[in-house]
Amino acid sequence: MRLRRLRRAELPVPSAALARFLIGKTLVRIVPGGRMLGRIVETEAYLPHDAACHAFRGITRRNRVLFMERGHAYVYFIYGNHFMLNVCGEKAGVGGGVLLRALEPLQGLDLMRKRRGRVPARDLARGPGRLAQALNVDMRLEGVDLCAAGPLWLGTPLEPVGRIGRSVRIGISKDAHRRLRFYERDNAYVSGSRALCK
DNA sequence: TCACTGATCGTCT
DNA sequence: GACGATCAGTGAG
Repeated sequence: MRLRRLRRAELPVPSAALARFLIGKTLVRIVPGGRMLGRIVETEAYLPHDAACHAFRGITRRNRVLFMERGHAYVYFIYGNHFMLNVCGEKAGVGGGVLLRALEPLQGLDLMRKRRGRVPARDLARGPGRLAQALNVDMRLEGVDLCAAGPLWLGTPLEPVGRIGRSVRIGISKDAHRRLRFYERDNAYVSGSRALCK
């Protein structure tokens, strides 16, 4: 399977559909030292009118990028040490997106370890904070178009996609019952406890 | 394989 | 001034 960038028109609306669509797709990060590439194996959707979504209370300085046209990168900083990488998932002005929670590293593992240290491949990008650290994602990448040539973009699958599972989202307190987390079943690079992988 | 804890800081109330 | 879409470390079972 040959790698090419995803076109914006290919991205389904709304964000819940996009979250499922992105499982098995690739994420490519270009840095001066080379290229990092991984399969997206776990995502979560954050919808408009969803109390857990940063867009819920309207536009603020922090979340304004989340209101961009789908396919742009929304990055935020949390818990004092972690960056989270999201893909905007709605029409411009609406506000909603997809959190990228885990990656199966395929290329550039040595570059990821420069950031993550000497950890097993399984732990390089298992979890949203680790994913961002491995790919050297921070606020500088906010607003980047993931459907255009640049430092970070979304690509077509390089391998077939397995069965997709679904569960409640991890680590949130508001609207916690919604089953908006998607993941590739039986994939060792997915985060979360066993109970969430049924 | 859980459960719990501290670290750490930008953003919004 | 409180809180959060997390992680690494520790300790118990």
